[in-house]
Amino acid sequence: MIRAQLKDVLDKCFQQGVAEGKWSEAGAGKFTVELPKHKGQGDFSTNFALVLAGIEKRKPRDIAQILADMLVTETQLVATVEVAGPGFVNVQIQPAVWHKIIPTVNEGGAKFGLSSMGGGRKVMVEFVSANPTGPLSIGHGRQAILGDSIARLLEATGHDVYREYYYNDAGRQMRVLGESTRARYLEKLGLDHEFPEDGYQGEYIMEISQSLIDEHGDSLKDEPDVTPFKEKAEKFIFEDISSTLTRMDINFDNYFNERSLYDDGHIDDVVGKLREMGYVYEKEGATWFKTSELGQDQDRVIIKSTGEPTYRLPDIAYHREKFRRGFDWMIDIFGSDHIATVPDVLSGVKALGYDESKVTVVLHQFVTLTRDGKTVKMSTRKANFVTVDELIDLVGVDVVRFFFMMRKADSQLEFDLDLATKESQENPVYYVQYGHARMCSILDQAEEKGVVKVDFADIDASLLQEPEELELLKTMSQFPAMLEGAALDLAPHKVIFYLLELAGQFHSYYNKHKVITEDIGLSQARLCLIESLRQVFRNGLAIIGLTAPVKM
RNA sequence: GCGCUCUUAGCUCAGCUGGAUAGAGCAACGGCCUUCUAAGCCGUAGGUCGCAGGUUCGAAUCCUGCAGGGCGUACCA
Repeated sequence: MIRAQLKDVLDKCFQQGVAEGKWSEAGAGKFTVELPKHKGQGDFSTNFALVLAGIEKRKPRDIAQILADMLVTETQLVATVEVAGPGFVNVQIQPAVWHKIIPTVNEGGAKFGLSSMGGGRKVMVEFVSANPTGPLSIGHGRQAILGDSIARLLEATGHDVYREYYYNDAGRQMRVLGESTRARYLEKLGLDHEFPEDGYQGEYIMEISQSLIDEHGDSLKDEPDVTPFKEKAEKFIFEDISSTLTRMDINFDNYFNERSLYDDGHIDDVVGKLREMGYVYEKEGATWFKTSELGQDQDRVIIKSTGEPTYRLPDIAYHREKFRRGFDWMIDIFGSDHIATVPDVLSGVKALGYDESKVTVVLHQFVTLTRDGKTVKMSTRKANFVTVDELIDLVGVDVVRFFFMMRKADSQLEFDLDLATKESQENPVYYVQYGHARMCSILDQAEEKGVVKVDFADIDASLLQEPEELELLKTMSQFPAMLEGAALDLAPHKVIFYLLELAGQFHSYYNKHKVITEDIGLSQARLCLIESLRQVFRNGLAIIGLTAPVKM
C-alpha cells in the first residue's frame, strides 16, 4: 500500500521530468519500486535512474540525482533520499506513515488484508480427486492441503471459489477393490478364496470384510456378483476419506461422480462432436483422438477396443462440463504422476472450442516420507503407506497443514517422520503460533495490571521509534500485497514464509524491549502495536487454515 | 529417445518474476531465564547458486547446450 503510494509519486516525478525536458517519454512504466535486500538501503529503492540511463544514454547517477532532488520535496511521504551504488535511489519513508498501519489494521480487524482483486471471478478448484480405493495417503494429503489453501487464498482475494472433488467409482480399480474385499470376507469365514494378484492389501480391507460379516454373516459367501462387496468398500472408504478431510477442516462444495458423465450422455456427445470435427478415427478396433493435429507428438486412444473409454475421454468431458457450468477459471491440482493427462485434456477442450487458457494446472511433486533416516516407499496396493489420518494422530492437524504448505508445489517435499513426531517441539509451526500466544499473554497482563487501553489516535506516535518497531510496522504493511501475490502465484508457501519472518521480528522485539513498563504512554503505544500485530497473525493463520492458540 | 520438472550452506528449503555485499530453519560451537511465556533471543562458523557459454549497465533469476535426480511418455487412472 505504501509501496504503491511511492510508485505514484515516482510516476509523478517522471512526468515532471518529461515536462521539464530532463528525459523523454520512452522510459514510462519501465522502472520499479523494490524492497532492498540489505539494511542501510532505505525502506524502498528504485531502479528509476538505471532504467532511464539505459534508454537515454546518460549517466545513471546524474539522473538519480535529479530524481532525488524531486523526491526530497515530497515531505508527506518521504523522509530522506539517497543516491547509492550504480544509481539506485533509496528512500526512507516518514515514520508517521508507518504508524498509520496500526489504526488501519485495527479498523480492518479480521478483514485486514483481504482484497477484491478477484472481482468475484467464478473459479473452480478441483483437488484431491482420489478414487475410493483406500484411505488418503500422504501424497493425497499434500494435494488436499495445497488445494484447500489455494482455495482459501483465492477467497481472501475476492474470488468466488467452488471446491470440487472428482471421482470414479466404476472401472477396473474398483472391481479389484471389490474382489479384494470378497477374498478377505471368505478368508475370515475360513472358506476357500483367491486373493487377486494386484489386490489391495491394506488393513482397512479386513475391517470392511469384518463389517460385512457383522451385517450379513456368511450369506454372501456364494454371491457371484462383486457389487455388494464393492459398494460396501466404497461407502466405508468414502466415509473414511471425508472424516479425514473434515479433521483437516477441508470441505467441498461438490463431489462429482465420473459416472454421471456417462449417464447424462456427455461421453457419447463429446466423441460425436470431436468426430464431426474430424478429430476422431478408428484403428485396430480402438477409437483414436488426433492429438497430433493439436500440437502433440502422437495420437491417443480414447476408446479401447473393448469399448471402454480410457481416462482421457471422461476427463475431457468433465472439463467441458466445467466450462458449461460457467466457471471463469478452472484450477486443477494434480500430482506429478498425472502430468500426462494435462496436454490431453487441454487438447480436448481446445478442440471443442473452449479457451484452454482458462484452465490452470498446478502440479505438485511427490512427497517422500523418511523414517529412521530411510525413505519409505508408498503404495496404496501394498499397504505400507502412512495415511494422513495416522500422520494427524502423530503430530496434529496444524503441523500437518503447515508442513505440507511449507514447500512450493513443484519441489519435492520431504516429510521427516522422526522430526515431525519426536521433535515436534521444534517445528516451525510452533514458532509462529508461540508468537501469537505471547502476544495474547502480553495483552492479558496489561489488562491485569490495569493499563488502560486507549485508541491509537490518542497516542504520541513518536513513541514508537525503535528500529524493531518500524521494521514490524513495515512488514505488517506488506501483508495485503503479500496475500495478493500468494494468490496470484497460487503459492500458499508464501504466506508461511511471511508469517515466519514476522514471527521472527516479533520474537526479537520481545526479547529486546518490554511492552509493559512504568511509562504508561509508551506502554499504551506498544500495546496498540501488539494488538494490531496479533490481528495480522490471526488473519494470516486463518487464511491458510491454521489455528491461533491463545496459550501454549 | 521425447515431454514436464528439479539442482542454492553438512541437511531441508526461501529468494518478491533482472538489481547493490546470497537468505532462513535444522545440525555444530559460544552466550542469555529473581523482569510481559526460554516452544524464545543474541553471537560464531558454514557458498565457484550443478557445469559451460550467451543476452546487458547488472544474472541464482531470462536463452542455449551438457551432466545428475524425479515424474510421465499405456487400448492403467
